[in-house]
Amino acid sequence: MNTRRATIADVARRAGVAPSTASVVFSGKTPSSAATRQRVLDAAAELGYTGPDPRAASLRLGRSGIVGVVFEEHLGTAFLDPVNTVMMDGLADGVSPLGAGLLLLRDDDNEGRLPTLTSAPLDAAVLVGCSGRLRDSLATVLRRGIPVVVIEGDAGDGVPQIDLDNREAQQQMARHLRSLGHERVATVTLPTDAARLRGFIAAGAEVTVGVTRDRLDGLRDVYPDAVAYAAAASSIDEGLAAGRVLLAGGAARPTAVIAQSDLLAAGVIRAAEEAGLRVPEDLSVTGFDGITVDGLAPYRLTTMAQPAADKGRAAGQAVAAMLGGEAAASFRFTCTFRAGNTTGPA
Amino acid sequence: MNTRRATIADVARRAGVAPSTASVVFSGKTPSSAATRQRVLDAAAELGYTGPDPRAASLRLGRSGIVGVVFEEHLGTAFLDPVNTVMMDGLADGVSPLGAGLLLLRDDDNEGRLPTLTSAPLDAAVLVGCSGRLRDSLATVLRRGIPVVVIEGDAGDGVPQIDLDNREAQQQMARHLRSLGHERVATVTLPTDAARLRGFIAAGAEVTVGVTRDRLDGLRDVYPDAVAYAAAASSIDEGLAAGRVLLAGGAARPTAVIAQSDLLAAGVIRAAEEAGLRVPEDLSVTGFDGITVDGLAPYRLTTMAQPAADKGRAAGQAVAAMLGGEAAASFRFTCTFRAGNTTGPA
DNA sequence: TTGTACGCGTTATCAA
DNA sequence: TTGATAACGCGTACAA
Repeated sequence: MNTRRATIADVARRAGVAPSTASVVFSGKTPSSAATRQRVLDAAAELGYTGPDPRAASLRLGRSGIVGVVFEEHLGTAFLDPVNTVMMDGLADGVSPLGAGLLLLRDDDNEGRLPTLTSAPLDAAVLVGCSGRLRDSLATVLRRGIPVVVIEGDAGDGVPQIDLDNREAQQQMARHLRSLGHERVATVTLPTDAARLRGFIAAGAEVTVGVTRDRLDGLRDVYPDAVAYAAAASSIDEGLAAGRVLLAGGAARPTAVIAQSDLLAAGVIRAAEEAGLRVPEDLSVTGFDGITVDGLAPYRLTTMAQPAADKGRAAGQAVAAMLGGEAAASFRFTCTFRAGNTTGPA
Repeated sequence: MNTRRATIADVARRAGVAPSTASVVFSGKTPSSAATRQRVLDAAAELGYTGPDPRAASLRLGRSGIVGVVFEEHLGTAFLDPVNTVMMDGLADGVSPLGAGLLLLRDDDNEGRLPTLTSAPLDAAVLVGCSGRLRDSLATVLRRGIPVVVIEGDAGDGVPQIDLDNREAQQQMARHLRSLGHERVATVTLPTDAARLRGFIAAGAEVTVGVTRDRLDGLRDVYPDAVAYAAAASSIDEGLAAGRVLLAGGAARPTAVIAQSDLLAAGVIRAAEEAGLRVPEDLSVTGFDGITVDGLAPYRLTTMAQPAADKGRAAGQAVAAMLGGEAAASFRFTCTFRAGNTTGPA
């Protein structure tokens, strides 16, 4: 029982061929005679050799087959909203032609500053929701010279970005409500900055998260004076908390609430039910994303459906292109209005 | 503009030191004089060198800092239930002493059979929910001689497993209902096999998924004749569908429903509401997991809380131990009964 | 504290 | 179709 693992050289020696020949048998890059192949395979079996060591191969090839995905929140938070997991599925699809896997990176300010991001054998990186701390990650990756794509964030420079037409989409939704005759409209937004504080957004307040800002701007294009309340995360419970605040206004309460995500909208609907308001008769509620909100039936949200899986897939393809030496272009996806049963006349 | 990336040798040459010295400066494994360090760092900055290439380092060290996590479902499905994301967070914690990241692997039967699992530079692997197709993954990993830990699955052999006392826990919950006087009890189970078909589970039917089987057995220890209905996934909507079927029975309908997950329980509660039944006055409902079900308030599920994060952390620690050359033992966690407001007297 | 020499395991290139 | 050779970029004994 040898303690050392067999290498391709051992296999080659045992099979009586050159190491390069054995390598060719495993990679299949060059034709080899059936007899040779069999001899090599037999030798490998006898030695318990299961194929080239990926570490050595990746050094030689300059490719590890690993794409890093960096979120700026904890995994638990990031995956709370299905829109992110759907995007991840698309991303997994997008990179699969590369035979690549996805390495989950937490953007904590752990002890070592971004330890894995600097030390992981990445072929490329995808940053999700670039704002705040993620800018450090971006700098790190750019310095390493690794191809990087940013989803839903402003990366500046020549970094390909995969975006949505957030402002136009929210504008469209606001016009829908206007056409229904709504005058008093409030909105529940996604977090406005890294602090993720819950509360009303003052008129001139700065919103550093791009998605949140753009959707808010879209709403204000139509309703300049809409009241805005920021949630601390995208979840039903956060929507519920925000909804309670917004619907407590008595006579001045809004007749419609525009939520910046479907989960938030679901929470607002719960708040309405609590307050004895019927949706959509007494209150119209709109979402954003177009995901399936687990447990929301029989409501079907009126929402702006975003192509989340396509977004991920596009990011994957952009990564693949860059690794192929081509320049990848930024791409902006369009959301589509989807009527449900949660909006009605004022 | 040189096309080739700078290596540590280039940096050393420019700094006028030996490569090994430069290496030491970056790794910090051996003390070096401040002057030398500064010269090396300056040279690195001038050359745009950002530190050792992880690919080369991992070959040299025999470590890649990557732990593979293999699910048997699509990412979107796996992450639908928070219990899994919580577990992932724990796992991320558990492997962080290794400075390792988590590589997400889909266990699809894609064209290439498990391409990434065989070709990724993994230090270790964690299989989640070992049953059906995952057995192939297990064989693959074992053949590669990579340390592997199985969460919630039967791996046989000497593979460390991280489990729950599913049977005892469900038994305990069943006794809780019995002590409340319930006679007609039904259960909504997690998927029973790889096919994930929805429907009643016949008396002698085989249940191949261990978790599902064990919890069902625990229930039958107390209520041998309980009606069982299998859901196709762990979600509120699946629980709702199952609840509709189980509560349609008229006079023979159960007075209590034991769900095998909190999400399923939430769905059953919705079904009860639909049917005009009050929880817990007309129907008691119990869950399993002890997660926070987004949007379920004001209900607080009576449930068996499982230490999901600890499970992940333990798996991470087992992996770390095995990489340290120690043998890792299997571990079985215990669930704890948590009273909520969803159960009451029959 | 620094330098020399070597090997980690593989694969591309080129010649035979 | 096969074989010899030379990197890939780094870390670490060991000697100085």
